Amino acid sequence: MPELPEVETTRRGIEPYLLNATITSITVHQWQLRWAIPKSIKQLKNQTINAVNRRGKYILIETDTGKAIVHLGMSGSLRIVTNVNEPKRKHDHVEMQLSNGALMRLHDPRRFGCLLWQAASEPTHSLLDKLGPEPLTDEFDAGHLIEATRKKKVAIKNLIMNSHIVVGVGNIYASEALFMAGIRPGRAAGRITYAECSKLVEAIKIILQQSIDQGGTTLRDFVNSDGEPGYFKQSLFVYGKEGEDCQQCGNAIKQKILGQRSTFYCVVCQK
DNA sequence: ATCGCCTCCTGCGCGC
DNA sequence: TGCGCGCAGGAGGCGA
Repeated sequence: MPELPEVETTRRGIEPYLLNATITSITVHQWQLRWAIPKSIKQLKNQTINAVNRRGKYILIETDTGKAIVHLGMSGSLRIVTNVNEPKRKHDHVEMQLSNGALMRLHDPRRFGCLLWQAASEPTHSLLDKLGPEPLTDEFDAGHLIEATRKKKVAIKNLIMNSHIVVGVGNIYASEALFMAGIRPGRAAGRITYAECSKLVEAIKIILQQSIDQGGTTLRDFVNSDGEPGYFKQSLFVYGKEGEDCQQCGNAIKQKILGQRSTFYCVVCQK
């Protein structure tokens, strides 16, 4: 489910409860996520959390001895519970009790997410070391995108969703950014001009930032660490709007499948 | 190397 | 009301 804005919303929500807190216990109810949770996750016990970072769609819970790497997949969420009587729900797979009384629960019905442990002595985890730049930093610019697209036949939408090129752009924001930039999602990446790359980079930054500002997008089940939805859905121009009038030109929004994912665009506004 | 297809899993909304 | 079907915010891995 979550793309970068939803993950960042989650990170910001849990950070105040986790920072400088000690993990007094960790309970795993379901070990089998996308990959099995390693037994070494138990090393989190009695560790104090120094930082709660994000890299792409991964949340990194950092301690002196190592870090927990959390990915929420399609349906995951992290909830903070302060009422000790709040019952565990179905699909609450992992619970972390904190020294300040808060309890964090990893909830993930589809179990496409993961929880991994990387000891401080180990090299950067292979999931993290090949990731492209963060979209909201200066490292992600038109020069980076033009270089990544040259001679590529893959559709531009698939390319910007590839985390080795740039992290954090998922299926909603890929369609939205391409609409804002006026580029058809199915165009071969190699045929995108420098000026278009420049527009697309700007569009990605603007849309992701706006969505973060509104707490992310809730289509059906995304909730932040307080259990509240995000409000960016009302700002979407094309995602999930096939057959509706384009807000810019009035023509009907089209839907097609690209890379096995639903894609939405306006044939008039996007060339 | 690059690309496209498959897969993991549960839940929900739709049409019949 | 019940069932079967298709689809869903991801992305690694595999075979062509």
